[in-house]
Amino acid sequence: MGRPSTPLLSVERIAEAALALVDSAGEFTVAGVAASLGVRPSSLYNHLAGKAQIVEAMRSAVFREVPTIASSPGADWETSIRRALRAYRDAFARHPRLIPMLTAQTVSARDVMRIYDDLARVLSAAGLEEGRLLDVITVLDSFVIGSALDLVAPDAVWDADQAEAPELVRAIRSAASGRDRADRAFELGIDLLLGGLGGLGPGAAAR
Amino acid sequence: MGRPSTPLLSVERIAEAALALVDSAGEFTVAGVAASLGVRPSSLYNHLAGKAQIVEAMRSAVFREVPTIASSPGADWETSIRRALRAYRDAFARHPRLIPMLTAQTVSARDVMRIYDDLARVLSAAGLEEGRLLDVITVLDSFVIGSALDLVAPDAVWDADQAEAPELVRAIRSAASGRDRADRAFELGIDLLLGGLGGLGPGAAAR
DNA sequence: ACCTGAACACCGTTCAAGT
DNA sequence: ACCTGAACACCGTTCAAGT
Repeated sequence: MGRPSTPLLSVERIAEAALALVDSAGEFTVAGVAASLGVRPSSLYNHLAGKAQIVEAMRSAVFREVPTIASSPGADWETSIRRALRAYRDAFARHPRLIPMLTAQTVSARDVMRIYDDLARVLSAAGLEEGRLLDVITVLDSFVIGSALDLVAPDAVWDADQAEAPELVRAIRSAASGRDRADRAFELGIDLLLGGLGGLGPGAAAR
Repeated sequence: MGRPSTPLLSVERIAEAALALVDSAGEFTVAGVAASLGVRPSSLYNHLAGKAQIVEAMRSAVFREVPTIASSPGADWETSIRRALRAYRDAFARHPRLIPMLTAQTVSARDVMRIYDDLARVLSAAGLEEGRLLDVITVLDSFVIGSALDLVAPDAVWDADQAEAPELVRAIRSAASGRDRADRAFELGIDLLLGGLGGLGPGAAAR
């Protein structure tokens, strides 16, 4: 049983297997990924250097297909940004259990840079001054990532009974729950941020 | 060497030791915590149920002393919220390496509920309608947590040379870096969010 | 009630051996 | 070049034994 005539593995195949485990079980082990690929753990090390790289491969897999909108036809900047942020968060949302693993490790993926660059293009074209571009992108990114993490927070967090927080409990009682709650909050956040941005530069150029 | 006349350990002491390890090394092991307390790993299990509970104990330790502002004297709601959000993020910022561990696990800490409740009080007093309270708190929370994670992202992420993202690279070149960058982005995000909130209800009551 | 020491199952990673 | 099998150091957790 030496090397097979045609390789059994590839980084993409490994990422896919790991992602399936994360989606179904909420975690993954090197041994688990190997088993689900019908291979021995040590085999994976012919394709990548370790567990951390498996996480990076999953990040790539998840963000590779996020559509880019900079070149989208004739939409105003606010619509474009809104679309981009939704697509970005949706990519996270498709694999909620993966999110904490992604935030635990530093981004080195080109696929994420692409998304940032996309935002930069639109904001810049809309007239936002260059000196503020990175700050605005950071704000939007922080909000999207925070919102993604909110997706994975179980309703338990918001489950009231926790006494000692009376005002909070009232708020929870009169609110949607689950995915609905998270979605509504996300849209509200975008509204607030983009509304504010309008007065900051892009508005001047694009309205 | 049976049980000591006065206990060597407590949940608080364990949390403190673990936090010191996280701050200095970026991670912790049960064995490491035990060693730094001059004790055997199995001893910790007399005080808590496992590694996850050590993380929760750290969360408590970090947020226990975040000041509450609902009762602060005469400030307008916007100043109060701003103060609260800064204090909340500062608590994270004091232990940057801990942040990913906190986001990987679900909140069950009363100490965090207290912070949410604090926000709820101020927003409610400012006239925000009850049905929107939770959404607004979620937005603010998501932004703070996302910004906290941004604190731990090394500058490498923003280190340009990564080609294929020309617009982004220009943005990075003309921006501050390090802690400064993160701080400025955080303040900008708060400006945008609170500005937007002004038109949403609280403004009506408090301006 | 609380610390110890031995034991357990499992983990990620390395590397010489095979084709 | 790529899979295997054995081996390694380390990990979190359990539990009977001690005081």
